[in-house]
Amino acid sequence: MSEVRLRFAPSPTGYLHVGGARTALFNWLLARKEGGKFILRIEDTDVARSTQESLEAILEGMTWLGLDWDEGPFYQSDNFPLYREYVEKMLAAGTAYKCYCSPEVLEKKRELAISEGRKPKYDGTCRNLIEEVPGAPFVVRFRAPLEGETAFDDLIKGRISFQNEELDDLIIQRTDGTPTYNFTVVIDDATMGITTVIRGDDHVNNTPRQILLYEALGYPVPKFAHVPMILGADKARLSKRHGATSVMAYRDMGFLPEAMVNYLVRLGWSYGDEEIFALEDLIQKFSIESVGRSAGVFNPDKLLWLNAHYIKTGDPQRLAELLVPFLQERGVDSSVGPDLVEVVRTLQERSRTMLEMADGAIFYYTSDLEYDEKSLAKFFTPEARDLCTELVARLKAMDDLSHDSIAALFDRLCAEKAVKMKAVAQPARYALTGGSASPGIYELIGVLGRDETIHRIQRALDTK
RNA sequence: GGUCCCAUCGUCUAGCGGUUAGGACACCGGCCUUUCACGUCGGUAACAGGGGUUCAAGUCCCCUUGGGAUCACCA
Repeated sequence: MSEVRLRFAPSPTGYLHVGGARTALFNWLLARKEGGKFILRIEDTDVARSTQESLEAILEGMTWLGLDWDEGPFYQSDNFPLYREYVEKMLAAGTAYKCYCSPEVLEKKRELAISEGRKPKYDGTCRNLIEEVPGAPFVVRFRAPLEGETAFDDLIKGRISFQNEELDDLIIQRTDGTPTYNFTVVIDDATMGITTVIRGDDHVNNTPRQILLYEALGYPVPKFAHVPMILGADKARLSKRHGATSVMAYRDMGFLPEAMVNYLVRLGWSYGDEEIFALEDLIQKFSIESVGRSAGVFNPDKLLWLNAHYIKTGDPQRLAELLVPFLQERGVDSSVGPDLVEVVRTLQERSRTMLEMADGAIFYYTSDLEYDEKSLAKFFTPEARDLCTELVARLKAMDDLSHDSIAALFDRLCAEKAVKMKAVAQPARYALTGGSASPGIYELIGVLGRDETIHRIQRALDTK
């Protein structure tokens, strides 16, 4: 069995956040690169905190990013009989034992140990009980080795080792009979044949316990790769107070999935001096070994820059489709008025997000713009009025609205009136858009069409 | 506090014993220009500190300092 098998195993207790998305991405990339399998497993053993909404949000996030899975989603909640079976096996083999210590007693001992400056680890009270206590509530603990060393070669961080005496006999089954995390991951990763575990580095401390479990169970130990955390600008772990952490929130703010993927992969990974990577590129170029070992700060500015890049170079047709919902939110109906694809073309290089693009597109679909007195006075000087009147007259006599002929019209007008381009372009822009910043004047006229252009300029001229 | 991890411009990073320490975002200028942008050219800016090893250290080793993670019948 040489096929690599990777997995992403979120617990459905919240949306898909950028950190989770990145580890999912790394897993997906390695699976695709190696021609292996990418498996999705839902860690919902904490029934109380798991929700259907979270599950759907996670799947939606992954789908949006383009991270498709080959197997699953599998649910740990479906595996309770399996876990139970393994607990029984370990009990029978003596690699696990029943512990009757109550949580209260344990807590007291823990406090005492801390106050005396000792390690708060399980003292092994029940480790060598000869007889069972019938009817008494119990948890099942793993009988971990007392001495020796457990080490592994992390694909990202290198060799990491722990003294076994630092580890204690972790609980694998609770009083209520449900299994615990460190146990279920091992059972699942082992039975699913996971060959490489890529996860957040908040799990490194769990790794030696899990390795011991693999060994006790007689399963091969997978490779591990612990990816560093994502931090906020203040170097603290990224959280809501740093702004949006949900990947879907970024979609709603007008980000493109390819920008998100590109940003996420470059946070902690690099390929020479390259910055722009399509998903297809990444499959070829990605390698887990070149992921950095230190935590990285999430930089919204760079994400924005990448998003602008993908908007600029994106297919106008696709962008137009993505733009529609943003327009609708603003009460704009793009089915009447200028062709949305043409509108998009004029906005691509001046929008960093789809949201900005939507804002920039509103005027195209507002035939009767508001012209306020102040701006009118500023742009529509007597000279400007003359020029605009002349512009309207010439436009009326024109059929060809190509960029070149509009440019020629303006050139002639400026030459004959001996004025600068600015003298006519600015008032016309104001009349056409209701503002002073917009796409080029020729593009504007081309997209709006002759009649609408004349309508708007005339209307501005008539307003007073 | 114990254990574990981390450390190059403000940020993401390249560097894998010999470099004017490179690129990108952001920032600051110039150019382009009908506005806003795009683009383009240029600039400011970093090896946390201290010891070693070596002819030579950002690169290897140790210590210090500073960050972070984790120490549950949560995952």
